[in-house]
Amino acid sequence: MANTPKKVTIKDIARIAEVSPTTVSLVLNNKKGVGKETRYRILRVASELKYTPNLMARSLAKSHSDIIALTILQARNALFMEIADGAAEAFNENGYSIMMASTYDDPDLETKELASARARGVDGFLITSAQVESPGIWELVEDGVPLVSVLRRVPGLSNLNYIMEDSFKGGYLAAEHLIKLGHKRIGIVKGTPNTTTGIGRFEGAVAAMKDNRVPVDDKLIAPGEFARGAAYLATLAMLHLPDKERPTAIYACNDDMAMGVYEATLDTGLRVPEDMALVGFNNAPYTSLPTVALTTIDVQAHEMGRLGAERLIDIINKKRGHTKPLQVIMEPKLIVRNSCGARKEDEPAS
Amino acid sequence: MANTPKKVTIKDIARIAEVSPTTVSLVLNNKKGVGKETRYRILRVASELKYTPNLMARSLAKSHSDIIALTILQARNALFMEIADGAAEAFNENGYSIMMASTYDDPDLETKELASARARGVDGFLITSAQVESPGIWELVEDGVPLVSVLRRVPGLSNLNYIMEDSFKGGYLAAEHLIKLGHKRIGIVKGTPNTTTGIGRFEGAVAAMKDNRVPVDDKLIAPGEFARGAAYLATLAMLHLPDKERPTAIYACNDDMAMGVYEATLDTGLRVPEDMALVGFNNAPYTSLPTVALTTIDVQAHEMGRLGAERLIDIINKKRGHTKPLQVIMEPKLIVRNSCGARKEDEPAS
DNA sequence: CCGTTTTAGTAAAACGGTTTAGTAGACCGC
DNA sequence: GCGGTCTACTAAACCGTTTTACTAAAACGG
Repeated sequence: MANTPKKVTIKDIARIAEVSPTTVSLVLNNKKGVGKETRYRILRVASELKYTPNLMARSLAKSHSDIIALTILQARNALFMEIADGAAEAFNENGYSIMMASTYDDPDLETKELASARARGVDGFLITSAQVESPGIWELVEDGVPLVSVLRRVPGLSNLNYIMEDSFKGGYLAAEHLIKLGHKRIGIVKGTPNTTTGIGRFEGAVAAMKDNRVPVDDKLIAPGEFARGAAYLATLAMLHLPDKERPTAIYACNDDMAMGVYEATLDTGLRVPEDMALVGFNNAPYTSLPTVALTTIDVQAHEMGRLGAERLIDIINKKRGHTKPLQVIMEPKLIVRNSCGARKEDEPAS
Repeated sequence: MANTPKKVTIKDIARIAEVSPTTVSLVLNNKKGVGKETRYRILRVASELKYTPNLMARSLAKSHSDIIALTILQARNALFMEIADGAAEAFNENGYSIMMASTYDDPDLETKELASARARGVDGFLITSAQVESPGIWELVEDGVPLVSVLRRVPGLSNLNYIMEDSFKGGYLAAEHLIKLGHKRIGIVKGTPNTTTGIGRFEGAVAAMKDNRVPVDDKLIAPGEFARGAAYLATLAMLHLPDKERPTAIYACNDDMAMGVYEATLDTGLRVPEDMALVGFNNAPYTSLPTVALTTIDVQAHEMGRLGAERLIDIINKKRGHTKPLQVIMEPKLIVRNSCGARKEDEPAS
């Protein structure tokens, strides 16, 4: 542990205050059954010795740790950090420490991190990076471990607590927006296929296109893996198609990829929005910058994290996990800025 | 803890395999002194029972936890997350779990979080959000707790391990760049004054101005608290000065504030870079976007985090903390983009 | 074949707390 | 003056591991 100077324990206090360790524990936990006299004496000794309890030992004895596990995709990803920020607020306010684990959207790594956090004795899990195939989450849920999934869902796990975006509707809105602006050839850069967001954001757009009889062309659908670099390359390929097949608009399943599309477009000598309309997804902070002004979808990531954390704490405290699971679907909102050439509507103050 | 199903312990294994708990522990930790026969039997029973060790109990017994505390300013802040990301890489590779704590640049909160993490039994601290007045850090260092400060320094703590940016030089380069472009009236939006980065980035710029006999005007120096909103307001105030006093260039002590300056400039009807040159600090990911193209300073945040974490692990493992402390100063680099109207030099590939 | 070392194994203490099950004495009603 | 309830306090068990100290038997050397 992090304490080179010999750590003062409850026994030291007991010895000096001439009482039993039990009594000291009683006092330190504000329980009754100790006289005023002794109580003060113990408190005084404790403060003189600068006693701080060993939370690890306490956790072992009490069988709960006041630590939660927070899994994210990666710390560098703005969306997940926005969520984590909201969650951290709530956890801090309620005295929880946060154990952070990155999964990098790798199912095996997710399983591993989940197991490790559990062995560490965390009280519950807030999972923002859930995979579609997720044995680790299945096991936790089966064992009744307090768990809330934020942003994503795990298909098939009907009793999962989650707070997520409406990916499908978001995707639908995005594509519909482009269609209404008159675009017939719409390219789509997809996210990772092993996540509900990756799937939903894509399928929603396809649905909008089908509903409006806009052709869905395989050549205009590219994998982007939620990564800017991949989106850049995918876009370059699309833009090198023959004139007639080239897209006049592109929908990227997240903002990072939209930036990749943006770059590729410019590098090809085209302008946004004049030659190419562009829609992203997430409303990442930087997209609201006046010079970027990316049309996008707001899913209230910060608020989602917060709600998820509050709920998790709730479940841990009252163990009312046996009542029906909470399943909130946040309303996605299209934020229209400049990247599509549409009129600028309500730009929220930053 | 997170285990509603009765947890299988080392004693269960011992009972079923008909050996003592000691022997089981020996086997599970790959220590010698156990026959092949029994070793296999124990291993088989353990795997049949799906045994996973209780890491909390192990930590208590072994007096170390394989957990490190990582303090950040706030999860929402791109710079700190960039650092955290690098650190997480190294920690993961070495089997450490991360306990994350946000300080919000509040000294009291920092003290509290540090104490809490310590009570939790973390093996060491990676601190990215160090305050200038930092009793909590002083105490840790005095007690010989493994600790590395990244990005910032704690003045007065000469034996502190740190990996930081050269804030002063960075600020100097930023201001010098503006001066070379011919600017005489340079505004500065400062960061928080209780951090070494906030101080250094400012003082470096002032030094450059003095060295070049450019007037340092109090009216053109505004507090920004490292926050975009504050920078926005501060800039508005500057831009409403009489024509002769108004700045022709502004240096913001981080990129977020630069964005605030950007907005305020545009909202005042001025253009960047034609009417206003702008320099930021951090090389945040979004600043490299073609449409933002903000001239800034790169401090290799990701790499700093990584180095800091590696060093921390090193110290924990070999306890060679008594040798001279590691004190690395990363070379800051000016990344010239478009926001100052200077020629575009080496734009690194994203 | 005897003393010494090695091997395989164990019982008990430790880590630093909490919790359970008491005990001894004061107080109370009747 | 006797049973019953409170109050103040404690000894011992417990949480799930690791570690120390020890033993019995086997192997070894000469």
